[in-house]
Amino acid sequence: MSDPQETPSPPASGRADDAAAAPAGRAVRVPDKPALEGLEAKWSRVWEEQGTYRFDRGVADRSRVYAIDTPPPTVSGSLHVGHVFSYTHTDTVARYRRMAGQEVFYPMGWDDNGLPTERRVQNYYGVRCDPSLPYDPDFTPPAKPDPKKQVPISRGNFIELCEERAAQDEKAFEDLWRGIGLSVDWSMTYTTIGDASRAASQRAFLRNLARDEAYLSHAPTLWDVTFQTAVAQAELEAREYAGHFHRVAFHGDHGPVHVETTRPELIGACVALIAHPDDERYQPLFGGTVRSPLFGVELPVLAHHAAEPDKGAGIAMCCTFGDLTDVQWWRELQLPTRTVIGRDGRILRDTPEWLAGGPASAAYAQLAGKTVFSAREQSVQMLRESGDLDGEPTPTQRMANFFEKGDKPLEIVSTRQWYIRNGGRDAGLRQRLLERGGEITWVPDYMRHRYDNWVGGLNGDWLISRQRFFGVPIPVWYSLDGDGEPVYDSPIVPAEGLLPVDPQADPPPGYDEDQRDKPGGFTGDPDVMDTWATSSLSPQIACGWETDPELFALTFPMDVRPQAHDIIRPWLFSTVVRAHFEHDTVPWSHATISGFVVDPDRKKMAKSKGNVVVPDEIVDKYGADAVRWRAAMGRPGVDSPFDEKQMKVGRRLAMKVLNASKFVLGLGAVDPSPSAVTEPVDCAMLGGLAVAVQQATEAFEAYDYTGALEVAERFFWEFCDDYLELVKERAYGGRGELAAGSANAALAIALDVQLRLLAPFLPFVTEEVWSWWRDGSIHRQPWPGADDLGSAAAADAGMLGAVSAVLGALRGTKSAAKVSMRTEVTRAEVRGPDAVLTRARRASDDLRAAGRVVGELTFVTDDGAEEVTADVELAVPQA
RNA sequence: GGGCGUAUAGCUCAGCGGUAGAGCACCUCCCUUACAAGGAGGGGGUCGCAGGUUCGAUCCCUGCUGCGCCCACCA
Repeated sequence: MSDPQETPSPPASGRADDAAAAPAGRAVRVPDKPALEGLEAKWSRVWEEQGTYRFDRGVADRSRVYAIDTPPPTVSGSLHVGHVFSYTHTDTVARYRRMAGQEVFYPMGWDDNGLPTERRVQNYYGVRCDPSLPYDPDFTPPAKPDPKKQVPISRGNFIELCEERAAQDEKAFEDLWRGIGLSVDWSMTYTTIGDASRAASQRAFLRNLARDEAYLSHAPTLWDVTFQTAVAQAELEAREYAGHFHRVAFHGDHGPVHVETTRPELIGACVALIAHPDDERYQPLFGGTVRSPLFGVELPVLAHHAAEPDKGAGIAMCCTFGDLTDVQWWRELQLPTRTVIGRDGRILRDTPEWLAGGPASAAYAQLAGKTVFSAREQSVQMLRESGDLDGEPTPTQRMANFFEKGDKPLEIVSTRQWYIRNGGRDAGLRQRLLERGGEITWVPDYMRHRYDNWVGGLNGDWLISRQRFFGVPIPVWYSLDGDGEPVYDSPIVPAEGLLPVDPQADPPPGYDEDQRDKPGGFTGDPDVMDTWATSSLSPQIACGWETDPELFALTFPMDVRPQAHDIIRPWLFSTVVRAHFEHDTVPWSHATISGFVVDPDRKKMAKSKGNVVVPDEIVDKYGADAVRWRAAMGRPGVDSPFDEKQMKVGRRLAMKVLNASKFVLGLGAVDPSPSAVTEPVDCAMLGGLAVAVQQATEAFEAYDYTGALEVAERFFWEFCDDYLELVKERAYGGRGELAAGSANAALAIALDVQLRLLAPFLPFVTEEVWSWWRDGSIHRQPWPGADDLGSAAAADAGMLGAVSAVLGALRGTKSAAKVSMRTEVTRAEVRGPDAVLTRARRASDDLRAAGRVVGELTFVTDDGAEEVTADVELAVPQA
């Protein structure tokens, strides 16, 4: 963990002398043709070898540490440029903090736990998990997977394939992250299915259980029939779903009562008709009964305020369960449970007892075993025949709840599930969790509304159990009574020291394996936990909770949680819940929220839409620094459309850094000594740089990496376009040694400081240039400050602008005359406001050289003029 | 329906009380020994609409409209 670095990098602070020291006698090696190609491979290897980004836990105290709760990407998914952008955002901040003297704790996790990996394995290998099969030690996956004929394999074999696939995916992800220069400490990676995560996840769960923050409950549950698992509120997605309204007659003593339903297949599950208590139309029916069509079941007509008079016919068919309103009615009106849909999404094969016998039974027989879809068609057919369908079904679009990864609407079934309290049923807890959100600094600030909105709208506790295989097992067993029935109200739990456990493989304490599933013995809880139940503990897992107290004390609570805005509800909130219960704190002080990269039509990138941009190709084509530049131009929280052309701009900047550096060092400007800077224009340039440093620092402190980049970049271009041109001749020695020395010192300082300003954004090219003339990694140098610039920092920064304005005027005359910038000027009269000319006059020798003014150069003050203009005579006549 | 954000040059975006800015794209010119994936210069906008506050509004307030996202919505 704390292995010594082979080639020690300079510590992040206390070595200010290192940057300012003249590298006397050091060989400066500048390539003839500097290039961006190959820098990623070259430097990522060196950084790994030298442990440049290794976390040093030798730091004295928590305040020196900057701890990042890096989002563990889902390795079964594919990375697109959006991921690259948001991870780059965090990396720029990490690099700034490291240079600013903090010891950065920057681990990486891989989320390989859960349903996404299962699905990937099923498709990749053409297999499916059948828990009833025994483990086959010699199993090899099909050579040619056939997605339509998945081979059933045991739970053990299935999990092995999941682990194998995940390990390969993780390798590919790591390669990409290294390729774009994330300054992650790769010795601190974790996976959400690994032993440490499983133990942490189970430990946290058991502590929740011991404090009654987790509980088991048999209740109506949102259920995905495809995956055959329960799903949580945070995993819901409302989607448009096409259906039909069917006007169906129930039979009362005084004639038919019509309801409108989109789900006629649920008539057999109907337990009551319900209308609003104030609805005039149904007053006479309240308290009476009606008989259902097809089945003739006697049903009460009840009043409830949740019934909406203007929806459908104003009277609803309450089934157990058609939707969440039905659940509310079932609960509040204490209605019976009449389930007709099974967990496989089909109508139950056995006739339910309330439909047994007579015509009801015969009708039911026509539906039994059918899918919801065909049972609906069959029901319509039967209603038509019985004359209970009034008119034809009318098409409708409505919103239905889907599991975000599923493609069939969710059903509601009664099941036994594990929950963690989250304030959904407890106003006091909800309020406390809202307050926790207030303790976090949000970047951008308005993202806190999403948190408040979500927490305020919770309507139930967090359902964490999943009827799946590849996940962290719920670490409990149940004893079996004499009839072999599980005793659910007193689960058997393992000691923490035994974690992680697998109740399907390990017997509980006090039992032997041969007592499994025998009366008087035990049974293991068959479920696993939701992925978020583990990833909500990413701070605890990364920081070594209960396993590495020293590390935990240095890093927890962490400094920042970077993530995208789409997972505020499942991930950010659940992480707050876990830390609140376990540690009575927020898990981090800051949450930085990235926007998405969207396609040119501003649609979210999704594999299914075919608009995903694969990052590897872009990185190969333009280089990592160029892609990082573009990423950093996207501000926190703001979605930005992908436009490949913008990569060129970043690439141009990276190239410019190479070329300008080559030029400066080629002049022999390698000694950054502030005391040698004497010329006014040199001081002015450094004065301007001091302002830029100050602004970039303030921007970074506010997590405004974009602002920091803009400041550094703007200065750099002006430095290249104007200052370099102005001092070229002087630096060559055209006006004597002292004047050249001033230029050279200023150039060396400016290069040194600007490389460091740009290092968080362009880590490869800045490291490359640094290696030409300096020792150690630039990424372990101190962030630039006033000390680097000496007294020049107090210089008149506006002077360079004035000089540039005059130079621009001289260039303008040549451009208008359509002659080369090389053309000599035999006479020039510059006209402009006094404030500008007074400053420019102090650099007239540099101006003459840069503008190639060989004759007279005069300045004419004209305070009425808004701009600087020049009147010139050119040596070469117009073409 | 509720919440949040947003509306500035053809495009992507800064600015946010005092006569409109950048990059890209476009036009013109320049192979000047750091750089042609370059350099220099230039054209282009009643700052969504309507009110209000102010000496003065792109900027503050109110309303409206468009767009995006989050939440709610299965009778």
